[in-house]
Amino acid sequence: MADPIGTAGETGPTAGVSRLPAHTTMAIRPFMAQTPGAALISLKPEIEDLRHRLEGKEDRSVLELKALPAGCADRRRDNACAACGARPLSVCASMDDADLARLDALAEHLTLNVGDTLIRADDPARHVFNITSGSVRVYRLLSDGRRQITGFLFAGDFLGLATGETYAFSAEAIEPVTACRFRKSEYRALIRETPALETALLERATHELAAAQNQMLLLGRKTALERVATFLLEMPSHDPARPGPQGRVHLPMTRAEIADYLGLTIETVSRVLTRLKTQGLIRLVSLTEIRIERPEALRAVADGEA
Amino acid sequence: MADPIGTAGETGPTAGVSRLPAHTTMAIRPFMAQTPGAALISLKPEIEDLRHRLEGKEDRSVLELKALPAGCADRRRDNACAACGARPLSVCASMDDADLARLDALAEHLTLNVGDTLIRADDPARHVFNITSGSVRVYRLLSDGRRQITGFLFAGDFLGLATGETYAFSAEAIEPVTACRFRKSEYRALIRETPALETALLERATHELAAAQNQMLLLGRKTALERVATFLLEMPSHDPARPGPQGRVHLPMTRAEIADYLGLTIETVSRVLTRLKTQGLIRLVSLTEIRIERPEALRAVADGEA
DNA sequence: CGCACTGTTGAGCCTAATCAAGTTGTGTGG
DNA sequence: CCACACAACTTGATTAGGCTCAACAGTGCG
Repeated sequence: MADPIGTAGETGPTAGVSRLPAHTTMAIRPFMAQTPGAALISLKPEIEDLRHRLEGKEDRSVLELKALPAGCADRRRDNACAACGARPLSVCASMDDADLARLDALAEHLTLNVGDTLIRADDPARHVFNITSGSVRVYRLLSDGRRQITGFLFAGDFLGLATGETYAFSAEAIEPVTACRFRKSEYRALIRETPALETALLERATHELAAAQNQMLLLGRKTALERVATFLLEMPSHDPARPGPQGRVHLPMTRAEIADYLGLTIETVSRVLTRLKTQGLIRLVSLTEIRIERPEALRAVADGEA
Repeated sequence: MADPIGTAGETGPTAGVSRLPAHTTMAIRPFMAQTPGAALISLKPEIEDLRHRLEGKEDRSVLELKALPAGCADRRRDNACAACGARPLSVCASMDDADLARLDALAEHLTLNVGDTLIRADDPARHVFNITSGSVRVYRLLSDGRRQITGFLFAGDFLGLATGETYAFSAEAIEPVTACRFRKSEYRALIRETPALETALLERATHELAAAQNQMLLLGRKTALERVATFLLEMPSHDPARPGPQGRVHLPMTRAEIADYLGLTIETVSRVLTRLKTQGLIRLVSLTEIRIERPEALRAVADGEA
């Protein structure tokens, strides 16, 4: 296991810290596209360097206009390259340039490889993190090694907001990750000075709570078949950087990680995937790529209507 | 099932709406006592009318001083009568009298009987609720009737904060409940005008997220024995109105509700309780009252160290 | 090409669910 | 105060879904 980088002022050997241009610090992704209008608006793939899009004021306002669903004037959202998936940029309606500049001044930028640790449970909680690209697993362990992955985080997600002396969970990169982090003390000052950020975080937190309730329903009451079906249907909307073609699900995590997320074993996950394939609901394009052939049927299975 | 009262401006036949004296609107309870210093400070039992304690400024500052753990200058907390458990009062360091008066002016006060519905899933989400006394179950259903209770709420807890057109969960009283509610639109205005409230809610939400992660670990990876043990240990800290004598757990909910909270069946819950009793870890004082005889041993079981 | 790792498939087992009685507790009315 | 009805709870017997253990098959890398 790699050294953690969130425990002290220094970085572990596997993580790099660097400064990026202004206005690339925060990647605030929208909530899952529950309401139709709130879907993520991706930049056109042919635009290579996304940063250029935001340097002129006029471009940003265009993005905002496009990304703004009716009645969501105060909502934050981001934009990521659908092709490369890397380094999404924040487009934050209520945060002005001064806000963004302040954020950037306080942020450290991190680069992590697969398996690197962002946060280790029980370490002193000194930082707040924001993922800017890649995917992260968040989990808790029992003393005998049983693991429950409580969530996968993607570009735009926050980590370590909870108050408390130590982290109650661990977080590791499952893909190459870029992130930025703030010292807790500076984060608190930031919150005080940037009400728009606090509003955004509260809205985010309440949505995550709703998602957590969904996951509790899954873990407490759904069968293995229903769990996997639910997972496949909800996975794409969790990863705004890779919306991908309709019905195509990219799984950056291993079977073991899926199992630990769904409260199952790898064998059961594998069997259920095979069963869904045999029934013609999905197709296993590759190990990390699944195609949903009959979304309605899969939805019926996921909701226990089979 | 009773009529829901959160769906329209009117109240159902089983719920009463009344106005209470100023400054009794919000009951903001502290987070679970994870850090030693953050424990709830109860008023001395001999004080009958708690409201008197808060009418003089000097009394309030005394309460604040007593309730304030080191390094938590901005934290909200409440105080409830340990004897009667009813109507806790808010003591909110960063909210002044004007804030509280504004809250009161906007709140409707509700009274609910056992089984009454506060919130019904899929109804339009028009209100935000705050429990001022009693206990509430929050749950989700699958179409075939399987139920997962995602949490029990007590005095001081908030409900319905998530944005969204409709509620994603149901909430019902499991004891006589008093609550107050705000229209969503007025709640949003309130948030804008009362930054202290937003800060309190964000802190609350992040703590609830941490608790939700704990529950996911329980539902996904713990055995029936571990689940029940964990539940018994965490129950008292969830109900600040009734800290009760040390090692005494009051269970206002039925076995069916415990089962639906722990992802088990009533039979399994019953069997496990019997087993814990046989092993001498707990004693069943009555159906709703359990005494923990060997807390350390129970903790070991809960953490999977048995 | 070989090795290590991840994933798939099979056989048997075990925990908790299901089905089925009983028992205790509670509230109501006589 | 007791008799009764009903709900909540407990206990027992049986079943089944998913886990464990085990073997094998892809996949990727040096």
